Amino acid sequence: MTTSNILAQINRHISLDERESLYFSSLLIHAKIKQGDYLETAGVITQNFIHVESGCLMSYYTDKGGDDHVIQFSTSGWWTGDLHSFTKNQPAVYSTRALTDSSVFYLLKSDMDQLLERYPKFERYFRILFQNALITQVDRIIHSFSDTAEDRYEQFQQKYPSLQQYVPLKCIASYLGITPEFLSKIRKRQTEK
Amino acid sequence: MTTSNILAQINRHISLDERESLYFSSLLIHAKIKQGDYLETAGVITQNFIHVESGCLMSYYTDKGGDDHVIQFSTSGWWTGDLHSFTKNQPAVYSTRALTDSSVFYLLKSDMDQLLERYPKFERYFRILFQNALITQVDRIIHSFSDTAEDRYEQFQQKYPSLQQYVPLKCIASYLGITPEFLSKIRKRQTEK
DNA sequence: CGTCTATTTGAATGTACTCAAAAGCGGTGG
DNA sequence: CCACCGCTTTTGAGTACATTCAAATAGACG
Repeated sequence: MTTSNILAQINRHISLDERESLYFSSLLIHAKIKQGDYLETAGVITQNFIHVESGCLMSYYTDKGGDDHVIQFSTSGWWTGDLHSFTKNQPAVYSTRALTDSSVFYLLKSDMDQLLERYPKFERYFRILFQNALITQVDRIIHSFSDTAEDRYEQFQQKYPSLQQYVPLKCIASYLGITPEFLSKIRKRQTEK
Repeated sequence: MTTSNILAQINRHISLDERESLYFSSLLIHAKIKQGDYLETAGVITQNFIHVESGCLMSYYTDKGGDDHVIQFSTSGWWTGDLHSFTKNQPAVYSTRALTDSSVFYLLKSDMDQLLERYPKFERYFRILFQNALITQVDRIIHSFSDTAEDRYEQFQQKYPSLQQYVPLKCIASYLGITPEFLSKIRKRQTEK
């Protein structure tokens, strides 16, 4: 366990001095997560913003009909968590669990608030982080409207080739917004080409 | 034309003193836009982040097949623009035009960069802005996957009741990710209830 | 008043879903 | 090492939600 990766990532956007790095590191709570374990649960208020050091997490939402919808896969270097719950102290609408054994850092909301008060420089880092995440999500909306399921699957394969090794097909289907049966048929068609 | 609305909005998240308010106001470029006019065009690099003072704008994306997909409607108090283009100096993938006569402020990228250098306090404002926008977009993805078109239309009506007065049906259909014909049929069903 | 565009309506079609069953795959215990 | 269990993936048939295309109607604007 080391905070050097996350610090390096932050330093790509803002430059931290020794004091700032140490303070930030002191706020991070490290945890090892076993495959299948929950990091946050729908219905419960989330106090944590989660940074993945290694492994792979999945955030998903369960609708009224009981069907799951994967919102995001998070691998090394990504932040995740139910931002709505975290930001507004509302019960989470989605759950996050580990697809593989993982190593993560938690940043408590109260600590993040203090961090931003004490070193406003971090506002910039999170501004850039959210700005980029927003761009990504808008892009996803665009593609979910204008592309067929088959196109989206091919883009997914290109974008996240490594994920396919350990993410079950049904989770990928859910991420793409289709049923596992239908994704299976898409794959069959692909191999026939 | 006055910057008081936008300043009031910013002051809900950070408190600006006289000097900061004046400097920020000095960067804003005001423009009156006629219905149908373009504020930015797909293919062109966007230099502006756009704040709507009054009226209504629409941002949309044209896919390879030539079909338009509305990404966002922006009314008074909203920021809009192709963030990807603005942030990374890439050609815009979407266009923005006025659905009604509108009044807007442009904030140039170079001015925004300077603003953030000079008064880092604004980082906080934009961090919160993007964080909230991100929450909204993720929410939209969730609903577009788990709800039927009819449900999404009803939610749209509840959320943006005023938009229906001046937004053409075909634009609403596009925003919901369905064809105008199908939305027309949904509305027929609604009135039959 | 005529033209142009937006909306409605209907019929045929397609993409993706549901339900059901079979096949594959990984782990566990005998 | 094999047999069995549970879970994932595949396959197929029937269905539903939404689309396409075409035509009729309604609205907006000069």
